[in-house]
Amino acid sequence: MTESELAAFLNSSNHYLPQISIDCVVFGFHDNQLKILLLKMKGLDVWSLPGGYIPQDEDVETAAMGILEERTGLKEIYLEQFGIFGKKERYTKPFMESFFKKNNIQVPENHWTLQRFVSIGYYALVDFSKVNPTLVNFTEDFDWYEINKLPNLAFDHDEIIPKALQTLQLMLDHKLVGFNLLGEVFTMIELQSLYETILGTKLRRNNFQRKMLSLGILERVEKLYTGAANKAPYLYKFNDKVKNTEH
Amino acid sequence: MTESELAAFLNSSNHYLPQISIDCVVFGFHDNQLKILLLKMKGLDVWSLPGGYIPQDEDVETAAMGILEERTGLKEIYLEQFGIFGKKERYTKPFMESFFKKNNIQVPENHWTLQRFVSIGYYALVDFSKVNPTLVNFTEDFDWYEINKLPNLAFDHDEIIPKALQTLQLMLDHKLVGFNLLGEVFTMIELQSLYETILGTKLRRNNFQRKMLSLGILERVEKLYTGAANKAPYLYKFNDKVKNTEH
DNA sequence: CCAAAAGTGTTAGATCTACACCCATGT
DNA sequence: ACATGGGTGTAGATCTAACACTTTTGG
Repeated sequence: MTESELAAFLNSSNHYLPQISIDCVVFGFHDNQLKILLLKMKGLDVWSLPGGYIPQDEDVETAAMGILEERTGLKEIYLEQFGIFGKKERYTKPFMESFFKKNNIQVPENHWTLQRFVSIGYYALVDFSKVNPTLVNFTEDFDWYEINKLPNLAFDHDEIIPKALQTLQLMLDHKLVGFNLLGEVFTMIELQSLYETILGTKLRRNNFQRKMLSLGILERVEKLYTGAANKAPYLYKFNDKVKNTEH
Repeated sequence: MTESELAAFLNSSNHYLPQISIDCVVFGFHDNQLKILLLKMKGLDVWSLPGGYIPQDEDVETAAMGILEERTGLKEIYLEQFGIFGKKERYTKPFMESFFKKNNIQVPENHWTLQRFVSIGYYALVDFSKVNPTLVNFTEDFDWYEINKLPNLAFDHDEIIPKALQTLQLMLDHKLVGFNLLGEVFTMIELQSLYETILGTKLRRNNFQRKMLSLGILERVEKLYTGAANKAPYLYKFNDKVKNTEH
């Protein structure tokens, strides 16, 4: 972000809906672990969820998509609104002030970013392997964190994440949400451990496989030869029924 | 609302969060029908959901509670946030203008109520028999409407209501949400037809009863003698297990 | 041939479904 | 006595959980 872009942003109060922000919990699945994408702001020692503001001329959902696309490089991400965080004392002020100070940015006392903000929570499910996070704006670093090994978090983000996970767990029964987190093809074990990490429970290999196959949504592709001294697992992909379903 | 209260409200732009509103879908159950509380504004021929704005010094949820309490006279209502309605062209402007005109209220061209609004959707479950709706502000009339016999609705309220119902249907499996809609005691048939109307399906009397009783949450009270020439049904109430659960 | 992991069979138990039956109530 | 609607029993189907077994792979 250049000097002039920064200045434009700081003066852009009337470009965005005031006192509303968006926070996105981006779930990815890697190494049989459910992970969340977090960002670190320049000069601060806390991590935060990818978030942003809503342009006056954009739908809320479009804005959320935009934030994610900018951060992950992905289009057509699965998004779901799961909660709103609107406590009256919910200010990002201390955080923003210390950020401005560390980076020697001068802003007026009553700057628009220092007000009370109501945040709309979205969670996103992404194919980990396709994500190509970009460092935009004041972001200094990003990383994927395991859901139960989170670092020091900004604001109330430690409340937002559990609520997102809880909603995802609920949805897993109803919607066929899983495949947004996997690549084109995957083994049954991968699918199983995805379910296990989301739900936080162990499942039985044989019964899980039967259940999934009985849904009639999986299609066997070729086998996967890993070089291991054991039977090669089949690769599966979701079939057309699923792709055409609204999920 | 007196003249001075009206003036105060119209000038209260900095008292509320700008461009955010709340809409509440209030479900009640009466005559074996699932109903929604709707309001009619003075001079207009459309019905709308109870809604309002969020004071700067109130939590969002508190504001929603306040709106409901003012409208229904009930405290401690079950509330759940179910969606965000944030299309960029979501203005209440035409509605408000025609309302102001009909009531001979002068407001400036750029009045704060005429902007784009993002609405936060809450649904509420109330005990129909305890509701005592009050006509506040510019409300001329209120009525309970069956979910599938709705009148002409304002704005996008015809999108909001189905989303609320859909969420309620989902929740019915997971949370023990039903009893917020019933009185202290009720018959099994009442509970059953509540489930039937929410889910939109017919259930079997005997199996439903068994299932509910097996949950261990119901307590038999006395019988209900209606004077009908048949066996008197038991009345039930939810037991302490349920009351202490967060639902 | 063996170890390791994938895939399939099978059986007891639980749950769900549909039908039948019994019970209480006022006329 | 009987019509009406509430409450319970039960057999078959279906789903689930837990176990054992077979198959494939590379060393």
